[in-house]
Amino acid sequence: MSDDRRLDVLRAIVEDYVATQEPVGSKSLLDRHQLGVSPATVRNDMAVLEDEGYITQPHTSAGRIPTDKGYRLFVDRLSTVKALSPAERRAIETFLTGAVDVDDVVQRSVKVLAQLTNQVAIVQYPSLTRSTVRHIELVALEGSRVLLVVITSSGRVEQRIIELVETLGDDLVADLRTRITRATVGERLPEASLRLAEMIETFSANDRPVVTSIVTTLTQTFTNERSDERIAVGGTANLARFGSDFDTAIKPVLEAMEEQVVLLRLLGEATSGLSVRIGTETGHEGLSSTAIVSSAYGTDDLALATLGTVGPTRMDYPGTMAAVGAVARYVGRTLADN
Amino acid sequence: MSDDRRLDVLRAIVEDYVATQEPVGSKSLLDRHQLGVSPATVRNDMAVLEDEGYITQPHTSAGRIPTDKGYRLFVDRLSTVKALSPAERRAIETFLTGAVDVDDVVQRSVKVLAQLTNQVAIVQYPSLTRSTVRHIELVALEGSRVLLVVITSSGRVEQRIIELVETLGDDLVADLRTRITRATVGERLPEASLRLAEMIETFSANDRPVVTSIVTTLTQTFTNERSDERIAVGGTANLARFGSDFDTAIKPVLEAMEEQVVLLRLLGEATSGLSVRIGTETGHEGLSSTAIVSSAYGTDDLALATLGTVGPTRMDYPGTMAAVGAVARYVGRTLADN
DNA sequence: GACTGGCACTTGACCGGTGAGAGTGCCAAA
DNA sequence: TTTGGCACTCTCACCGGTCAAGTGCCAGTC
Repeated sequence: MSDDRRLDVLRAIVEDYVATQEPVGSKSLLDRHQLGVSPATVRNDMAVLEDEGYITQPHTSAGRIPTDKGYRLFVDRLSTVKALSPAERRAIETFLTGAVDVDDVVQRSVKVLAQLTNQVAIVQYPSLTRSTVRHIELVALEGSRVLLVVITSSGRVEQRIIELVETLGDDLVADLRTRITRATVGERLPEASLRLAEMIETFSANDRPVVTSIVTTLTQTFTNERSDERIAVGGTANLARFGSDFDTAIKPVLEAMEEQVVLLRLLGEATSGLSVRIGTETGHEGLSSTAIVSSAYGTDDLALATLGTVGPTRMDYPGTMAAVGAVARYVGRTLADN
Repeated sequence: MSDDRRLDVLRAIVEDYVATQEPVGSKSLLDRHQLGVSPATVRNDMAVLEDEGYITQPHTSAGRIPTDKGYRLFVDRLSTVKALSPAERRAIETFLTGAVDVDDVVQRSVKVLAQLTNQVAIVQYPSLTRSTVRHIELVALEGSRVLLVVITSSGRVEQRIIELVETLGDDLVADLRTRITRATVGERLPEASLRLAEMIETFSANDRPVVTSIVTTLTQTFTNERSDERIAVGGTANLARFGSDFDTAIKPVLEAMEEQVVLLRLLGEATSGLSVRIGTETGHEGLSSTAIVSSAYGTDDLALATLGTVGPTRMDYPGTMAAVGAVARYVGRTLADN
């Protein structure tokens, strides 16, 4: 028995099922694919594939549909990489080049990704903790207030206003500014926090309370979990493709989309390269008929964050993977450019 | 014939229909409300109400359901204001007081509003154009770059980095800072733009190109439509309540939620006080079985922006209106405090 | 004049039976 | 190893009957 043909059958089943959303039988499969064998042969192959757990039948006498394991094999070995059309590439490019700041880049990415894939798109904002400090500014405002501004390598700007117990002298502000700049610029944010902590020692006991409170605020900003976990979601109208039963198919996904913590776990670690998680592989019950295609994006060799799509397991994997990969590349490039 | 009783019947129909989601007949209505009359009398009243267009029947022999006109009358004249429970008040308060900045306030408001109403919540970010300038900072960065920071009365901080053609002298930066501050602080953003334009004339022809490019960027920031139109949406999982038919009931709403322009129109003008738009009153086809409860929020007598909820026309109007109003008040207060 | 009880009528929901269609598994033959 | 044939299974759409809910109308009562 030819192993190759059986894999061809599995590929045909996945493709047909994705296209038609209906269980595919031996005969209708041959209508769409020339395998050069008879329906009976295909049936035998199907029986084997079912034994091995790649496909299953909803009820005794219906066609077959792929299992998670079947999709997994398809993604790993059977799908051919689908190149994006020039029109799609151009769409991504024109969409992203108009962006004015990081927020805008993220929001436009979500939109273009949702449109390209017809799925729900998720884009994580560039991680703060993975960025380096590009510039730090320290400005005395009216009274005893001080404005702190941090600009990171990914172009993100964070600012805080703090109220000090006493008014700062101009010379101390200038001194602080240069010392803080020297200690932090070019460092990753977590390291910058350490440098700052060390720096406190170098000030006179007199100034130390004020310096400490400024440093504390900066450190908070550097390790700000809240903004490190920001996420944009788009294309929720595409949830229609998940199925018709709201409670079992759509609601769990909507609920997951509302929980940042869950979303972050779903996007997964920002490893380089494309990641596909199918059904139970998502590790989230309620998303058992859902697949997630995600990819890290970043500048050069530094992964800044992750983006991806959430769709039904019966999705066009090659197309989705191509789109996610392409958008990730373009976003990384756009952020590096600014 | 007593007009009062007929209104009582309408109120009972609305309340029952909202509670049960099922057409209400004369008998089952009397099971839940003591009107002191017989079913036949109620039937007569119902016939009149139907003639007048306040209720309708899905098919010849089913109970009645309110029409948009019926809900409108209910909202205008029949509903009694429902006070929030102390627990609900406390929930709002504790939720909002933890907020660290404007972004956080908005995001927490969306969440609490969605939870209180079990509907989709929308919160518009405080409008830039309605705020006044609280502080402007101008900082020379490395090379010929300049950082502009604007802090508005609503606590929002906007920043821009611009690349000038030539490096600025320290004295010019200081001069610019004081003059810009004098011209703009305390002004509404649109007026501040005008003051800035006038100010350009007062500089020497030599400095004018640099000043112009800085002023241009500031003006752009002041009248930044993109950030003036920012909106946060939450509680989409509550779409379950809209009905079971995805394509007609849920998809149009999801699509509207994705289009900021549509959302802004739906929230409506930030007039003070509560606004309720029912069915076709939303002016958006696809939302014909949807009602929007919105309210402006702001500091003192200045409306900053709008927030509200989107839900099915068969919603608990008194409860929703109470929640929207309360959240709007708390958000306004929170923003004023910071 | 307003309200009530009774009655005939309408209609969608529910239920069980039936037939068509699609698909399968298995077997004997090529 | 592949193929054609055949019996079998299961779902789904359809149909008719029954049921419950609700209505409109009418004659009678307070």
